[in-house]
Amino acid sequence: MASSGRRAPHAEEWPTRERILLQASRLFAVRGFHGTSTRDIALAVGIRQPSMYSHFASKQEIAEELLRRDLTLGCDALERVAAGPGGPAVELYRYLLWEVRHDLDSPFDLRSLYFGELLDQPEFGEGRRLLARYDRLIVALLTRGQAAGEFIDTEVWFAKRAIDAVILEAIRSAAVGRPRRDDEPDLAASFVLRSLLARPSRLGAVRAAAHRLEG
Amino acid sequence: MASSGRRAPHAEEWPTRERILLQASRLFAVRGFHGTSTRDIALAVGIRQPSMYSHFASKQEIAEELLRRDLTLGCDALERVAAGPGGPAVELYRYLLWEVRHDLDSPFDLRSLYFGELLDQPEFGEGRRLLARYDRLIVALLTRGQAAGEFIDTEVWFAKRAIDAVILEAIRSAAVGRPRRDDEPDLAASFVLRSLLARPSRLGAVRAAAHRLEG
DNA sequence: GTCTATACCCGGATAGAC
DNA sequence: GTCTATCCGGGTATAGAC
Repeated sequence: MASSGRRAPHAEEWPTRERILLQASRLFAVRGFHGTSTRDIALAVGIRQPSMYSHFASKQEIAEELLRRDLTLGCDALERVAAGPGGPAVELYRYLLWEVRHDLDSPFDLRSLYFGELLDQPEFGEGRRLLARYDRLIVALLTRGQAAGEFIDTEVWFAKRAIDAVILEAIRSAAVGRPRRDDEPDLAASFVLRSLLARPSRLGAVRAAAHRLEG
Repeated sequence: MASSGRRAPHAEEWPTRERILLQASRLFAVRGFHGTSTRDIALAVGIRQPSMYSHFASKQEIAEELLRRDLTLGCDALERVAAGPGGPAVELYRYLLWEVRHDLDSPFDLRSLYFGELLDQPEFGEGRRLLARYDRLIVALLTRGQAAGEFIDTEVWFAKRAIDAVILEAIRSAAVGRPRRDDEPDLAASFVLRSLLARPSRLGAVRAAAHRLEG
């Protein structure tokens, strides 16, 4: 099961719209967007298929809402750490802590949003725009870090690949029923920073500063 | 474009069956398995939709053949390096060299096979069996490496996650139209071995031995 | 092996009563 | 907001001529 054991809006007290989003995210993750019918989702929610259209104008809008929520949260987190104290290294560490925690704690199964073909579909232009904004924020952070001399002078695409791989792995890992480890966010953030820091010996200080700020 | 610039069976001298597999792999990668119709594939191949059924009994069999070919190649490569000289570290380095080269050179777009929902479908039992065999070979290699003292005594799932992430990233990276670097297989293999070797200083020797054997 | 024609089903979406 | 009933397009697959 994808996200069993988390706080989850399956009980009846949750609004129908939220239960649709939750069940859709899980079905999309396992069967894919095109492999999931609106009847499948309705069945999982416990309503009839046409009742879905009281909450969403189309199946696509369900996926768009999932994308919008997740990418907005990610951008907000990036802007929040960028506005905080500490240099780019601390910002990146804080963001990765937040992101991996978010991937592990989200009641939604986020795999279909970033693993499948979803964002390649022409009709998901809004999702691609949001993702582009997110990419710009990451690249800006990396560029600032290089300008400040905190990060090694590697090509930005290489650093971004490492960050993407770590986040995608966190999303995958949240889906499999493996026992959770409390230090996964730290392992992930440290892994990225270790390969990016111009002086790797600063890792401990960066980590400590990030934890002081991020909790 | 997914795999432009590679040797590719698009010319008419290639058998229709091969052209179906090629175009299907590219369409599956962009639109997903369920999002790709047999009409789409036929159009890309340049035949009519029912003509597909002279070559494959169903759409599913196309994906099964793609999975079978790729996983068989991977298992064969793993068994080949395991039979060769050198310890587990050299075996793993050789295998990663081969795998990343394979991902970058394959005319097929392999993303749909391992990124999307394909292997979660109940009807792809054969693919899951092949993947399980592949997983066992990797785990066996890692376990031998730990027993021989060549690898750090970490949990095997952690090492396997790193290997999976690197291979998936190679598959993703083969699809985007980024300029290729000749040293990507080495970067990937070195990345994994650096985090796994009990004595990281051996990396250079391992790398040299792998290149002597693998070419 | 490829074509045309077609059967048949399933999925998304709408209409309108309650 | 949810239901029943229904429309319609598109998808897989088959039949049978060439």
